[in-house]
Amino acid sequence: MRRAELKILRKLPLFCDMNQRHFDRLMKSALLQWFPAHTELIRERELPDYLHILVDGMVELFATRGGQSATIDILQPITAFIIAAVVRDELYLNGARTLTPARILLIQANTIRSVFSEDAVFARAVVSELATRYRAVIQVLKNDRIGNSTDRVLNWIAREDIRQHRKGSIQIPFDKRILASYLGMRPENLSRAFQTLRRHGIIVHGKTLLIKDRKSFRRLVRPSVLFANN
Amino acid sequence: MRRAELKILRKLPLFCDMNQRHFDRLMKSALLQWFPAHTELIRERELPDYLHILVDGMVELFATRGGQSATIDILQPITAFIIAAVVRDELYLNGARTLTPARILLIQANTIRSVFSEDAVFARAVVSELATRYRAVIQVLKNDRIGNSTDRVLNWIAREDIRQHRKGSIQIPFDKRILASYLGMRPENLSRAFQTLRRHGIIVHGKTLLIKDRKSFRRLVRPSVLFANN
DNA sequence: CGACTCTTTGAACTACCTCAAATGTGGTGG
DNA sequence: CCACCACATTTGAGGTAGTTCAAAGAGTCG
Repeated sequence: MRRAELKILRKLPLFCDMNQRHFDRLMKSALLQWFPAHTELIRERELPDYLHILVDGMVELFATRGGQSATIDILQPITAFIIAAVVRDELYLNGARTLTPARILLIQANTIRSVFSEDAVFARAVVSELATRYRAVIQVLKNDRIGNSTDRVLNWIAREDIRQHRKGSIQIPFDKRILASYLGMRPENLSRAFQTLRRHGIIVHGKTLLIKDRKSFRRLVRPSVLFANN
Repeated sequence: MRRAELKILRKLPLFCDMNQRHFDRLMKSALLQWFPAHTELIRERELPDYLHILVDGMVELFATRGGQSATIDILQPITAFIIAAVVRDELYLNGARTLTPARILLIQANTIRSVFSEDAVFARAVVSELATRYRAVIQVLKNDRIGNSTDRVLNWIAREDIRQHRKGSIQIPFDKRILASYLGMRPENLSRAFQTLRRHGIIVHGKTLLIKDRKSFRRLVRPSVLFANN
């Protein structure tokens, strides 16, 4: 790994506060690698060899059963994934594939586990990361079970609006069919949800969303849960 | 807290391997308390004062929004809950209420965080617990998004069958309406799902389920994901 | 331009929900 | 122990959100 890359990695929340010697140990066992788009990184039901940390690009977590597939989460940098499986040394519950070309840091699983035992600061960072992942899934599950598909789209817009600094225009960072899958619906339905929202002042042009009237937008979103979106 | 209770608690996976002095510190700040059924233990959007560990009874995690409510998980002993919020010192994403009278160990949140930093063994146990919780939610989400309501019931039966040691008869450990909510459906629909399953050799008598033909049951469940059910 | 894939639109279908009523069940006090 | 009540479950009928299938329109990239 290059010196410049190491310097950047060292600044990640997962590593920034930890002991230098432990960091070096992690990195000695690590690979930083580009993968092309649509690469299967992880297959369900296998045992973890490496902790994966997404550094560039986008990755989809998905679950399959009997030919059907469902999106669990869509990850953007910087995010460690499959932490739970690595920590417990258990089978992956979901697969992972790149949506775009992606640069991923791979750290040997048993090195993680061993450094984890010795470095409390690192341990805390790992837990924090895992907790974040947990809370993200809870949010998704909550959205799935409460409210209809249009609500889910509206919620996603509201969260994405914050993430993109409330510019009033939002870029959908991937294909609409991916967004649909993430929101647990069909592309057709996402399209129809956007139609519905247009009547409430949200205009869709390709991958750009425009919030025409922020006041009525806020009123629309109010009933939705919007705290703790990280 | 009584000496006998402490002895039992000491044996829990979360505490069994940790340093005695740290254990004592945790317990000095802890309360072991019975709560009546249907007590609200935790309210969404509040900050955690205590880590909760369910020792006896059952607890429901739920989310609400605009009057609607959805079950996130149903906990049985021994399970620590709201770990993610405690670790990150962030708002609860879901509420928790007792389903039955329940005995709960409350440990001060900041004591948890401080012992966590000093005791690597405890840290690992916390992560392990959190990872388990994470994986449980992933399973639920997966079930929600893949397959219909009858599939979800079937899957639940299969998992519960294992948990109850494949005796061939299964006790539903709570009201059917709770099960329905846990599986993200209406009680009416659960009832109809049981009807459907009866045609496949699963007989329902009150809270008792009988698997009449294990061979055909296995065939039925096969297409479902059933690995890693913990 | 032309061959893709993605997105939108329409129409028919289906699973699930809602509402309402009947039936079953457990607990309580007489 | 029984009668009764409250509440859980089941059954039925009708409505609705979302799916599926098919085809047309838009982007995108060689």
